[in-house]
Amino acid sequence: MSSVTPANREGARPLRRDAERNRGLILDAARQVFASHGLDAGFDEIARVAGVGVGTVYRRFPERRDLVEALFEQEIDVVVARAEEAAADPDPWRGLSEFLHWGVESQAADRGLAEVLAAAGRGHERVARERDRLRPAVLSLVQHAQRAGVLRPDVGELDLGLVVAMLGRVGGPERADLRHRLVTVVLDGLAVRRDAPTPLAAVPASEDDLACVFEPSRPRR
Amino acid sequence: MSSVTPANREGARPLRRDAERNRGLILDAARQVFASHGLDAGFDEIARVAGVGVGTVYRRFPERRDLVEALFEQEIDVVVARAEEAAADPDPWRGLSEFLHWGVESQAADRGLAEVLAAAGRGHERVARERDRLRPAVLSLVQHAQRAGVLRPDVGELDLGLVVAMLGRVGGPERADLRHRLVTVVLDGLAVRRDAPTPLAAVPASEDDLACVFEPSRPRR
DNA sequence: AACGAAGTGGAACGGCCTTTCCGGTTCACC
DNA sequence: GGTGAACCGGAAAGGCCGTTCCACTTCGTT
Repeated sequence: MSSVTPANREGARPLRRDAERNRGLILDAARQVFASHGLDAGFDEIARVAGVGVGTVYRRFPERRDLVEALFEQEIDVVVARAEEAAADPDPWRGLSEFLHWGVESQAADRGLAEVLAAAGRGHERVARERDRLRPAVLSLVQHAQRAGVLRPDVGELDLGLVVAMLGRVGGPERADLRHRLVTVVLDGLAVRRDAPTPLAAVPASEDDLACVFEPSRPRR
Repeated sequence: MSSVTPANREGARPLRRDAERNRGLILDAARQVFASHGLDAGFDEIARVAGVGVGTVYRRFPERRDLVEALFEQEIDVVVARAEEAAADPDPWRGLSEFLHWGVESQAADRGLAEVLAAAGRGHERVARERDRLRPAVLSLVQHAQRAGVLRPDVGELDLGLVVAMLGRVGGPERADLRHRLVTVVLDGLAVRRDAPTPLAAVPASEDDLACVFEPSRPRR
């Protein structure tokens, strides 16, 4: 079980060195492009960023799904780790609220990640399986906080996921100020009881107000 | 200033009767199609539903914007009325929470409305002007609740709009159960103080869990 | 260094959606 | 009822984007 067997996994022969390098370039490009344009980004944009031809992208990842899954597999680890870390915090409420803030910001910064986490399922069984690795971690986070009596007992780990997804879609990448306010309000709503609201930071004089706080980079129609 | 002047407004002559009727049919169709497919819906779909040719839609509304604006002008009135009604409620908290629930559901039921309210601005100056009619009404709602000491004093009317928009995007039209839970949590977060959480209705055994709770009717990719 | 297999780029193809255009029809007015 | 202007439908043109394909290049091997 070593050395030069030509098949490394499932009978597939290893990629030639240049192909392997291109695969990496494509994944890096896709991460970047998906993050800013979402999962619908064109393959030619990815190819352009990667510095390869479109054909190369299609040969390596014949379906969009293949690319999404390969990327997601890398990214989900970070999220799981973060959730476990939060669950291990000696102060369960701090763990919870830090995870919430972090989760919201990472989804806001990466449209692709947000879309995979929210729309996963439907056909992407591999993605669904990966995503489910997140569930026990979040569940543990929720239970710790509930046992400590700080988190309302009638919310579940799915509610928490929903809340993160929801908040992560507020504003563009640059409107962390808006999201931060709303996260604070939601956390106040998740608490078992409190005597006064957690103070909100002021919104720095936004001229355009409510306009364009969702889907800020849509093509004009 | 009466009778037969050929120009009724801004020098435009009145439409022929059949044209006027078609205009109405198109608006009705557009309302319906925008509600389910969002503002990106194709003009031919609208034409099909209206029972007219595509050409007719284009002649009456040369730009998509014209159609959106004409529709929005009709719909915003309802929202404004509802906000004023809520502000006039003798129980300010009840007014606020009923408005929140209603606003969230109406946006969830009408993707087009949600998109106009959120993305308005950019170029649609007519839409922006209409939308601003909503502001004083919501402001009054907020102030009543704050003067009564039930709504936290550090949120503004823009926060409220943001919250409605955000919650309205959770789940498909059929997942009012999920939205209802989250609205309750957010309301608990908006309250000045409370001793115990408002109880949440249980989520009716959702098998698919978190999957597909956002953008539930996207084209498969 | 020479050969064959694997890999590459990007032009070309095809489907989809938006927009235009025009022969025929309907309406309003005389 | 006749006339002309306004209006209509839907076919066709045009543009955009995802996908395929193949002549050429690169790599690994002998």
